[in-house]
Amino acid sequence: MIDNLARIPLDAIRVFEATARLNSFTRAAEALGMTQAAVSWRIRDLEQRLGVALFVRETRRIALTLEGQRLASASSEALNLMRRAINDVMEQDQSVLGITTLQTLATQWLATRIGMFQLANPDLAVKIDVDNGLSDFSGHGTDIGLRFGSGQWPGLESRFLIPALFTPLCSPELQASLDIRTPADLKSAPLVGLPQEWAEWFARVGMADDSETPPPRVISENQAMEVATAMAGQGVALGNPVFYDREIRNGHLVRLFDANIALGGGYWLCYPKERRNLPKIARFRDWMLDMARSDASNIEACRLSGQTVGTIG
Amino acid sequence: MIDNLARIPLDAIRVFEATARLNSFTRAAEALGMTQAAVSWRIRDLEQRLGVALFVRETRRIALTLEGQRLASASSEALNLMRRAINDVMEQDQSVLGITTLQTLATQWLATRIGMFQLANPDLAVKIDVDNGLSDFSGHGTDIGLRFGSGQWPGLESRFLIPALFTPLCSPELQASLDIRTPADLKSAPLVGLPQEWAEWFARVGMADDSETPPPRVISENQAMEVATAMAGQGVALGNPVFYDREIRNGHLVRLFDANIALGGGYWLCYPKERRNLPKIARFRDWMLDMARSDASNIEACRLSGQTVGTIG
DNA sequence: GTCTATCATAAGTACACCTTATGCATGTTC
DNA sequence: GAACATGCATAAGGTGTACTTATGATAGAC
Repeated sequence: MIDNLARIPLDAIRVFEATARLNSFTRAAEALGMTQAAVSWRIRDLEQRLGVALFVRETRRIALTLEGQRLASASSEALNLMRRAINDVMEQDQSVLGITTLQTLATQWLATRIGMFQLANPDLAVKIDVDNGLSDFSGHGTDIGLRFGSGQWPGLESRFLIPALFTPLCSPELQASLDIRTPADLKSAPLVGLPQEWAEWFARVGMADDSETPPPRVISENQAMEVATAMAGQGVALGNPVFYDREIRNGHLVRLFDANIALGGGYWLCYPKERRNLPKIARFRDWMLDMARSDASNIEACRLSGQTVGTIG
Repeated sequence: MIDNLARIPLDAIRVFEATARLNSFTRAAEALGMTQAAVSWRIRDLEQRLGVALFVRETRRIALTLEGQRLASASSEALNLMRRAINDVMEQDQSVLGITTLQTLATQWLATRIGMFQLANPDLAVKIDVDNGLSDFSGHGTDIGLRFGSGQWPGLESRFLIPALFTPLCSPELQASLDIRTPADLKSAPLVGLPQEWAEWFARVGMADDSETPPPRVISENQAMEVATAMAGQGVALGNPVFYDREIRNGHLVRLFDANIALGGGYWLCYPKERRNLPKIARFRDWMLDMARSDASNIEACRLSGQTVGTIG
């Protein structure tokens, strides 16, 4: 007997099975994470390869043909068989995703977003390990690392998440009382943070640090603390606008200027190269890159919509 | 339970199943019509997606791991299920391939090659229908048409097979006795075929037809007859070198000049666009295009290796 | 009549998958 | 113990399939 199966792309069977089960191209597309057009295309292609119509297209609804019904039941049976076998064979603990992350990223970014991921992936437990050192991936249940740097780590595949930006932030009350409109106005404002960071910032906006920049009044141990201080009205701090997007949007923090001053490097998501396609890793990666992308466009939108006080450059 | 299957390309399962069954990357590659490298790549990719080794690689041999064994039996079961369902559902008569073809192509080209196809496809019966008219594809069990023309037929997908070339051919004895070395020598030779074809040929090689070209001595009803006449030593005929490749190679015919004079158009393989992926059609098409390709390179090699008597241009 | 939900189709695009080419290790032959 | 043969691994590069985006078409709901 001739092996017609050889000419049938098996991935089409998966699409067909979902479509038959949900009785809708649109819903199958949702379920499979693709577009309705793609499902429509795929089913038509399958039908042509078989030389048989699988669905009758009525407007706004489809119905399986007789052949479609027969194929559907076989497909679902075969897919379930495979599904069981694969779950059976796969690496243990596909149900727990281990993440090591930097403190900053954990509190300022991940904490507010990870809930979304867990809602969308109720079957995946997430174990977050805050660790500022460079943890290794061998054993230890670590699947994904969130790190700061250049993105170059041997043996690891790295995907860029968030740029290392900083920009002056303060409370709306402080902004109102000091009426800061240009970088020069900051010379007389209470500054929070490391002197060299402020010097860098002034230099980047074109103000040589020769003039009498007052030393920052408060120096904390990390960015989160500094910005908290600023939010409490104690001064102006340098912070990464990506991390404080929410506070800026709801008015708890004011972003004084629209310029994003970039440091070298950035925040990266990474994992061992050869584990790139493990389902749990791939799912988290895809989700997180989506989030980062939408952050990037948020920041851009925020800058362009003039929610800042002043403009530089 | 989390659907890990969603992240597994099902086509990889087919590759895995063949590899497990044949216990060799190389042989699986042969069976699947792909390269050993591709199989190796695919299996590695699958292993990475599963996070589990499926084979142990010893040098010059592989062995299934425990997980591999479990997956192999499930895969073969699932694939057999699908195979049966698809054969069940597919259009009837996937076992008979209907071809309509032109007389010339049938006798001069197809007849000597179709055996190869049937040897390679013992499960497919071939029904050849010689028909010089433009047969239609609706019903009638016609799957594939072999036609002459421009390749533009509405509703059909056409693949180019053989160019419409012609070149003077005669028997080796005639060549020896007449000692033909230049096109001019043909003016005194006995010609076979239609006068206007010869006029066209002389014009194409740069000899205006003003001079006293003798009228052809013999005019037959088709090219096959004319070339047969030439082969019998009765004269020089114009024939398509592709069709007489074998006779030229084994010395029954001499190709006088290496120039290929091309007419417009050529021979095409065609079928209804929407049936392009029907297994029987796809298999024949792929095979035939392969043959045509190797013909083309044969002709080229023949020209370049100086098996002709004279050179033009 | 307008609006909306669904599938169809066209055009453009990207990346997965394959090939080609080569390397490497080991077993085999003389 | 060379020289060769065989089978798998790996890198680099090309290509076509299978997507997306954008738009059209149809008919049922209101």
